[in-house]
Amino acid sequence: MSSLADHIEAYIKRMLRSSQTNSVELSRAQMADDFSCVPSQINYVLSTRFTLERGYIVESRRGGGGYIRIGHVQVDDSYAHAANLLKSIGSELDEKQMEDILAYLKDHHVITPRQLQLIRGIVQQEVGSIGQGKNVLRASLVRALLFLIIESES
Amino acid sequence: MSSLADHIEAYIKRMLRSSQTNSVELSRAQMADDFSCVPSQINYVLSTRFTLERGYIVESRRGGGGYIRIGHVQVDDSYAHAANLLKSIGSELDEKQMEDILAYLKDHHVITPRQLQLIRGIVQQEVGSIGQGKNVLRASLVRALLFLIIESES
DNA sequence: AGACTTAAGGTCAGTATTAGTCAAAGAAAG
DNA sequence: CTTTCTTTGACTAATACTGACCTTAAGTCT
Repeated sequence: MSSLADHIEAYIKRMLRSSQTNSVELSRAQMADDFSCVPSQINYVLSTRFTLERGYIVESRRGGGGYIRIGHVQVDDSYAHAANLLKSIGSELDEKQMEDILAYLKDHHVITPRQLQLIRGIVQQEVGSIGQGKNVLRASLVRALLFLIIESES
Repeated sequence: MSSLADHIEAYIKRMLRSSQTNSVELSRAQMADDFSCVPSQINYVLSTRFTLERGYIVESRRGGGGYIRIGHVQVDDSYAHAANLLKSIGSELDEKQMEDILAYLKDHHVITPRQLQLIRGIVQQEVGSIGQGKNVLRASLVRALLFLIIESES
């Protein structure tokens, strides 16, 4: 119970808390050196603990002056359960399931009626223009669009 | 964000912003001297960051009195133009094309840096979890997310 | 006008500097 | 003992930087 990965996770979260901007930039090689581990260990920590779903945005660049930047967004409580709902969307989503989710979010004032309409229109447009895998695309789109709305407003 | 190329990029963009005409003229050798680097470094920055896809026009002349002129395309109605840009996204979109579009929209203040980060993160997440048809999904997602942003703010 | 000189900028391939991926081995938990 | 989580390292990929060599334009001198 407190693996190296946990320590690295805690360290990054400490850095995030003490930053004004809710984001930190670090060097993978430097980090690996500090914790005496291989660089890919850092990727492991990032991919298991700093996911979008948990409110983290990880960006990186290779090459000279490369970096890994981690941003954090606090989702307030009213949106927390909405974010949870998103998690429950699987790899496929049919029309009825989508309507249920949108209706629920509208009723709970997470999205506005206009946003509901917009999402419906956009999804219809995109899904209509492909032959196969409509339900897979719909799942991705709904998750993406709702996530953008939720994250934008918190 | 600390490579030399980044600094040169930022410097040029500052110059562009403070110019009335949306274009600046500079001397390659002088620039290289100011930044203590080889002249071809300037070409590197220009060819990686000031491309036509991102809305920049670079002209130059060799020989005595040679120069490099960089212009930034300005459109009267940037939202209409953005909508147009979206329409131009075909059924597939690779990473580079996406980055060009996002950089263009950010530079023209259609999306905020934070929205850029979010879009990048969301697309990465969604595209990463499928095997085939990444470019097709990316096209749909980018179109959908940008459309939502543009429609929400107009 | 033509040849030579000087003053730019362009190209490209090679080197350096990061970070990412993936699968296999090892450790911990159930 | 099986499953899941962690750790490792060999290979890969992206980005930045440099320098040698090339091209073009303008001036200068017969």
